[in-house]
Amino acid sequence: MSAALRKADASCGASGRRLTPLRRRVLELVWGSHTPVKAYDLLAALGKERNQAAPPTVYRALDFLLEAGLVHRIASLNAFVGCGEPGLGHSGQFLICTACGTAAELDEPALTRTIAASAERLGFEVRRETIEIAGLCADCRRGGGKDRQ
Amino acid sequence: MSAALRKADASCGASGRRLTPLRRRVLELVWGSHTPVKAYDLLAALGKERNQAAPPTVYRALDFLLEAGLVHRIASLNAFVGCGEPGLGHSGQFLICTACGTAAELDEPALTRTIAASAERLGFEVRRETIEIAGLCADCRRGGGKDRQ
DNA sequence: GAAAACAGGTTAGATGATAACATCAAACAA
DNA sequence: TTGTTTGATGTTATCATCTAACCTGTTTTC
Repeated sequence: MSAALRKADASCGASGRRLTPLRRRVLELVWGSHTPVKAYDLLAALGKERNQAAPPTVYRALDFLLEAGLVHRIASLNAFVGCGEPGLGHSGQFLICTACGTAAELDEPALTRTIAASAERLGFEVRRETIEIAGLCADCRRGGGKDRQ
Repeated sequence: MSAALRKADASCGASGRRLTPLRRRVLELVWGSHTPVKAYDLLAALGKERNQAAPPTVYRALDFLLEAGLVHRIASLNAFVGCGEPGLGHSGQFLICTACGTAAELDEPALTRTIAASAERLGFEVRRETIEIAGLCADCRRGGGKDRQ
């Protein structure tokens, strides 16, 4: 993760953005979770480390990280995940397991292409795609894990 | 719309569900809007007609309508739209114009198939797909409409 | 060093959603 | 009919998510 952080730092610096200690800490917390994190969980975590942390603290950091392409927001969960490949275009495609809660980032050009084709046929100009597929991951199918829904 | 309502009513009756006046009214309000509606807008609208309306009133009606497949929820907007073809499977695919706010429902089997293929390759079992493409609709591209986001 | 731009603290509140319990009416069985 | 069950809604309260607005301090830039 520290290598990823250095890369993130460098990429911010290159575009004139600053990965401040606070933002960096929030990024670590997001990356440190194996499932999507809620803003208020981050808030609680920050509240223990620092003794000042109000919602805007977290949301501003998250906004920054979203803009920088370092994290993604999962709309159907109101939660955030670290971006798998920060450098690349943010696909915003996820497979979300309702049993274990993991959100696997997908990057399927075929999917993007299919969408682009549909959109074009209707004269629609795509800006951002939100693709969130809920279901059961391979592990949980095998394990017969309890569904969280 | 009244024809659509009769159909909705019939389809509810067939499955033992009841499209009560309240639920019917909420459905009308949702269908009556040309853009996705927020729960609290519905609440405000109801509050004017009846003089009793608290959040659960609206959310329960919406839950019912969602279950009945008469409306869809758009996660990225926290809003609701009427389902284009209630009888059919709910695709949950939308093209959302950030300029005029309209959400056009899409039903692209190709898209569903592409997703199914990706998921299968990873051993993932798809349960529900949330596909929300934001961008500019054909009209707004031509009109150079102001972007809302 | 002054001005501008940026980061973050702080307070407050808007918006979105649910829990828990009470009431009433429809459906149905005895 | 009467009583019971179920379902729909009312009601109160609260939790969860997110944002506005204003202030302070710290970089940057000129």
